Amino acid sequence: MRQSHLFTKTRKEAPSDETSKNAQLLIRAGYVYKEMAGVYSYLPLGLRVLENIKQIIREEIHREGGQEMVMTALQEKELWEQTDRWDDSVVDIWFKTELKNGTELGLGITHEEPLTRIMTSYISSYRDLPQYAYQFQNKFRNETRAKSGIMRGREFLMKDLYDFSKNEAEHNEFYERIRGAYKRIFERVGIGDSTYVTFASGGIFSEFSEEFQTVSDAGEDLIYVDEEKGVALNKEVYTDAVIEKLGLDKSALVEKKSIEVGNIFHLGTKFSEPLGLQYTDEAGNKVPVYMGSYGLGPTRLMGTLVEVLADEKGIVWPESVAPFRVHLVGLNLDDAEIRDYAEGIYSALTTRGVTVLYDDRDVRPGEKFADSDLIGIPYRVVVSRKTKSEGIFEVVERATGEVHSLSEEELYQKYIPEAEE
RNA sequence: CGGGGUGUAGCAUAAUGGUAGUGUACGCGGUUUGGGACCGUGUGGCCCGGGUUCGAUUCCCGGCUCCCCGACCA
Repeated sequence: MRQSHLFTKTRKEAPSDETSKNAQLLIRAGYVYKEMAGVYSYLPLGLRVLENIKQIIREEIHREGGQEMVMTALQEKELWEQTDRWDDSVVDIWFKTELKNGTELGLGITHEEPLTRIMTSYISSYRDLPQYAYQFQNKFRNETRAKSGIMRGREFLMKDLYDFSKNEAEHNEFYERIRGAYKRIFERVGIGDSTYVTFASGGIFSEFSEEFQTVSDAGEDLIYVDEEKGVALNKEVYTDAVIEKLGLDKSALVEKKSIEVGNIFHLGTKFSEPLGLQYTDEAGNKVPVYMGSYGLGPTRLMGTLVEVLADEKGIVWPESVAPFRVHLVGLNLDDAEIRDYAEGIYSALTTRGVTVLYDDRDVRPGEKFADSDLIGIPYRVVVSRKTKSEGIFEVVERATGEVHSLSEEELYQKYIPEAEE
């Protein structure tokens, strides 16, 4: 894409109403636009990152058999009353609205109820199980206090996956697979090393749930990490009894602030029983379906990547989620010969399948470099009178600052993305 | 929800009981061109409602907004 066509612009200064690093940088670089407290729009650059994150999640969930769908944001009161999750005294984060005729509706906070009801239409025999369904959808939660930029909003994107299993053992097997899928996801987006599977308080059907917590000072959670074993405990379950039960040594646990980037839950029959989701087993008995739920917020994950990986110059995206692979910075473009040359490189890279943001704007070099650092694309390729005359390409890696001088052939070979299997 | 702040141009800020200045961004002219250049010039602004006052952007009250601390957080 030509930068001259991009409708967003960078800003030198951070907005005064944002204190979190993720919001300041994402707004300055033109990835997001703040609509109101805790509500952000995703602009062209931001959407590209978000879609890359979603695609990674999709690939890993599909690998475990998940089927993608999309449910509605509008929710029916009667459905949620069946599980006693409608009343404000029970769930106080609903955004509620109504039809013209006065019928109350809510904007979805999560989707166990509607999906369970949907499944009652399709699951009736043990032959229909197990099933795994998920979606990416905006959730609405009327938080009393939005904070931390895009990491704790009132409207945010969530990937929510649910499993419908015959029994606890079958559910547990899927649960384990999803734990693995989540590890792969956090690995692929570049925060595998700083993300820990963390024991947290469970629900009705299990003593613990597990959270994926990424160590960061921007986090709202406190966890206790055993780095040797690669596991952690949330503060909410940090007691001597739990530590002993999990076979951990209190002296090895280090307190850290962290961001909850995902969680996985055992639901048991908490939803299937009240909503009547049951199946007939081999012996002809009616049995409630055994469930689990698995959440992961792509928008929060995007904010986390900025928090964890950015430096003093701006954002640093991992290659896997960056909006473009190469930032082609053209200098001396007022010289028609240089411009033709730069255009040639742009089209050569593009036709080879490399995603390129081509800075063809008529602004000074310093501004281009500063913007390039801020936007955070992994590889910057500079094309100028100088590089043309020398016949080389100057490639700067955003993450490390390393500079490489490559020939044209090396450039094409190095930056063609490896085919995904 | 409790407490504390905040609100001035697209953005960031200053001053002020007598209608507001700067930087940046934006328009125009010119000099520049490998790390946010410079000169000239122009456009553009006091959150909403009420009160006090001859006069309110400024003081007072209320509302709203946004931020922070805490509480809350499948």
